[in-house]
Amino acid sequence: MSDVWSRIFTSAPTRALASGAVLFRRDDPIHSAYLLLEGSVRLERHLSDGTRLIIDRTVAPGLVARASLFVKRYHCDALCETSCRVAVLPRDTTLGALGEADLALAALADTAKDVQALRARLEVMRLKSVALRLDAYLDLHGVPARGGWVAVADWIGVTPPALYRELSKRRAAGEDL
Amino acid sequence: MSDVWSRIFTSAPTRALASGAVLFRRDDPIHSAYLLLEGSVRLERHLSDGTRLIIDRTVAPGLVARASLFVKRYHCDALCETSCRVAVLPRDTTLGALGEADLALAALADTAKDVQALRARLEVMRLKSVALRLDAYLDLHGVPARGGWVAVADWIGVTPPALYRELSKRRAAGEDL
DNA sequence: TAGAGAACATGATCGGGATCATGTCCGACG
DNA sequence: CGTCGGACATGATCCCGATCATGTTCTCTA
Repeated sequence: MSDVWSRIFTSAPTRALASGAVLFRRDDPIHSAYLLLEGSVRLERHLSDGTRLIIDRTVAPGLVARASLFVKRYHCDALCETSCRVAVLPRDTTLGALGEADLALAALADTAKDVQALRARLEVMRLKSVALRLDAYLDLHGVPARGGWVAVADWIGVTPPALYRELSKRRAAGEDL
Repeated sequence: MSDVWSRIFTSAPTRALASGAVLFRRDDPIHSAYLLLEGSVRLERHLSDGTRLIIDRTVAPGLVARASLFVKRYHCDALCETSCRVAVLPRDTTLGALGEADLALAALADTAKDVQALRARLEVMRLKSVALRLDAYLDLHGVPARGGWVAVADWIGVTPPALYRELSKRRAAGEDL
């Protein structure tokens, strides 16, 4: 895949991190950009009452906290959910590479697609019933491959049992799913 | 605000549209880019069963269907929810303007921030209770201005009554909201 | 080929939020 | 100044989906 970030991070040094390791903390000044090569990273904030609010999850391959390229300090903590491998590059080097207009445009195209997908998913999550959400999912993505229903349940924001009930209802009605 | 799109669309011709007007339809080839100056536009798809799935809403000022800059055909319909004013520019002209690396970078920064905000909201919507979602909202945005609670209810994906109940519970517990 | 683990599937119970109804308060506007 | 609409607020009811429990099937691996 001709991914922008992997092109930019070619020959960047990599670092291995254990599950639970901290990549950066809120309010740290931002010096580096991290391309996640393996594993998954959770971005979270600590709420006043001690609980934590998950802001985002990055799964490989992907740039961790993409928006951090454009601000001075992190606005959340980053923790490895699994053991991870990241490629590390100075922030300014990364931004410099985006001085190439075609790279910047490619990054913009990727990011615009992300926005589109996220907005669509948000609208799906606003639907009130499992049935409507499933309709929406099927319209956007079609019937998943074998073993994919639990991922669908997660995507539409319901529990697997709720989804299975809806599926069996539809199968009883003759649909093939 | 030194917004990228308004800079690019300076001196672009504008068009007025009535509420309900169609800006484009799914599968139309994409020739133009539309900067929404006033009003709001709904992006939707028709599902097989006749119902419509809302994919996105653009409110002024904003580029309508930003991702459409990078694909050949629209993947949804665009309808004016209110009377609207849009600035219209050929797609290639718009992309050409983004050949300026600093404009492309600014657009990327905006879009990356959008992604960040959308992901955060998605995570909030995945929380199971009004209480947790309200906590998350308050951490991210703080207490809203007068007249702002119904917008909060919408943002966190619950009905106003549900939010008011949670609010009164907290006020009874001594919090000032 | 036997066992483990994950997806698939379905039942029972319970609670929280949607929904509908109703009412107050305040600010905008003629 | 009056009234009109929208935010604020709260009560009652109902239903859907979370949750917990239990069991089956499939596939991967030892």
